[in-house]
Amino acid sequence: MSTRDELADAVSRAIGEIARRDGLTWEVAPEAVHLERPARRDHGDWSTNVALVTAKQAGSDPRALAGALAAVLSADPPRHVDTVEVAGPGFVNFRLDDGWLHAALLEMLAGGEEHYARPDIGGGEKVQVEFISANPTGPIHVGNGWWGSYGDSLARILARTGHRVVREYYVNDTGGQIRTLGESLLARRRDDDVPEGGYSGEYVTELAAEYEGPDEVTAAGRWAADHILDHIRSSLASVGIYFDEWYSQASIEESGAVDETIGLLAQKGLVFEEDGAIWFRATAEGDSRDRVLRKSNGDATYLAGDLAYHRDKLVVRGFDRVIDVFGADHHGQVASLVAGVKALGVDPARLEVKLGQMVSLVDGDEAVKMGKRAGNAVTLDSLVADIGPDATRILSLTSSLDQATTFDLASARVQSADNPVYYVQMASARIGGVGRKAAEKGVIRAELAAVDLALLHHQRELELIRSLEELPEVVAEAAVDRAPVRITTWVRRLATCFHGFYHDCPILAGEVDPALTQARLWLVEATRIGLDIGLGLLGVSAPEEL
RNA sequence: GCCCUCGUAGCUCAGCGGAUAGAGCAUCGGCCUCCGGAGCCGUGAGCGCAGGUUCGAGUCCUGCCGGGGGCGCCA
Repeated sequence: MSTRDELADAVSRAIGEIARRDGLTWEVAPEAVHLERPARRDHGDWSTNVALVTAKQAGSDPRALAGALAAVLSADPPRHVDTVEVAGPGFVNFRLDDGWLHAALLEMLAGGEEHYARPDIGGGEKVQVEFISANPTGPIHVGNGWWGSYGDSLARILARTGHRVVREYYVNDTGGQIRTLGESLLARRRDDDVPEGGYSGEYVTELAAEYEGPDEVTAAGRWAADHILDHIRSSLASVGIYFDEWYSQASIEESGAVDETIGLLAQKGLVFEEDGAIWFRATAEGDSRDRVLRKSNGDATYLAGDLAYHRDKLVVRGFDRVIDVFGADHHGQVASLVAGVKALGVDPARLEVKLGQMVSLVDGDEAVKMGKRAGNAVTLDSLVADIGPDATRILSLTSSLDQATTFDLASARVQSADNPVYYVQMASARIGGVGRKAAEKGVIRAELAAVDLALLHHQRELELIRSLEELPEVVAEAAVDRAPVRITTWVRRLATCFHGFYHDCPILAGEVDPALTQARLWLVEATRIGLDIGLGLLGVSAPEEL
């Protein structure tokens, strides 16, 4: 049991004891005891606000309750606890001896990459993360990669925290845009200009030169979409983004699932006909207006396909939870999608839509205009070519999905050495360097059981362990809040602690006591484990040398 | 007009309802006979405005102001 859990346990028991003694109705389960690491060290190593939060319930004053708690806990202090104090309006602060950090270090080394920081918060929940799903009508751009990094990292985080994860790309391989793509391709093959509203990018011309199929718009469009999709797949692979499923919209439509879905809605009396089209009475489920499902020309709308698709995910394939990652430019479709899901009898809480705020690009002082049809969007490929895959990933994961970001290409190019990825990877490389140096000097890391970790009491060493000790909670929070950025923040903090340690605490220098060298080598190993876990969740490599 | 979303330092961004809001860049200044100086240490400056909820609000609620996005029988 971790020190944190032991404290929560002790607090819960002390509360029970006080309640019995003083005749209070005061009861708090161990898991309800909120323990936090105070921002200021002089507030102790751990702190709980339980007296503040439950004062009303107990019918008493927070400071009095905190005082009683501190007295009981001081009389029989939990393991590693030196002092228990009341502070401020009613916090109970714990000051611990360094032993709790040595115990934590031992725990992470025992767990290793495989088991440390793998909290089971999903309980085997079957969750699908759908992300990117960019139309296969052109190369994917920086925004797709940005939100794609989020989706991919989120999937990694959920997989580590007890969820059964499927990552999916919904391929919009049908409808007008595919015809438009086909028209554009055929026009280029004839050396004509693309039609009004067509795709004029260079890649269309290149594909046209390869196309040997029939002069038929849909066939040409599908052929081009297939090739573009291959390209997208390899672009994403270059930044470590992978999918389990590439789900075809055309297959949904051809399977009859769209008609089936419309039929289900009709059974509930939520479908009507008007102006020759078939409509979904979305207003009945809270949408701001009704929506067309089947156009008067007989084609299904995007929404109809999307509803059939979500029914497939939530009902047919039976995911407990579906997380859709959309760009903010698609947020307009959320209300009708949610309305439709509700109308299909699915608990809307099982569908989470994460909206990625827009990424705008500047190049020095110049704004970069993005427009896919015009073919001048900045592609993910070009960004990766500029700054590399690791920098691309970590930069897209240093701000939260909710934060509209401005990304300066010039700055990323010129100041690439100041990029957080180098700072973090420098730590990784230094760890590799320690290993190489140790091998060179013939220093071998001893069995952990034979090493005295209590020799680690330098402030830098303790700070580093503190940082490592946070990882399980950071991973859990990142999962619960769907926030990979938490991992990025933590990894950078860890790197800072490591660089400080490395600077002030020689590991292999001649004057260092061999026993201390051993303890430090294990601390370095723990850092390597932490970095590997953290960077792994971000999809960033942890190189042993730069 | 309606809906969504965001406003934190000069710039780019962190910040689990907690106590004195943090990084990086940019500024200025220190530190290499020593495991990688792509590093370490120091330096100034900030929560758009107004209410509310709370023991406690950058964080939750309402309104306003400002930016972005969306309001198709496009996808």
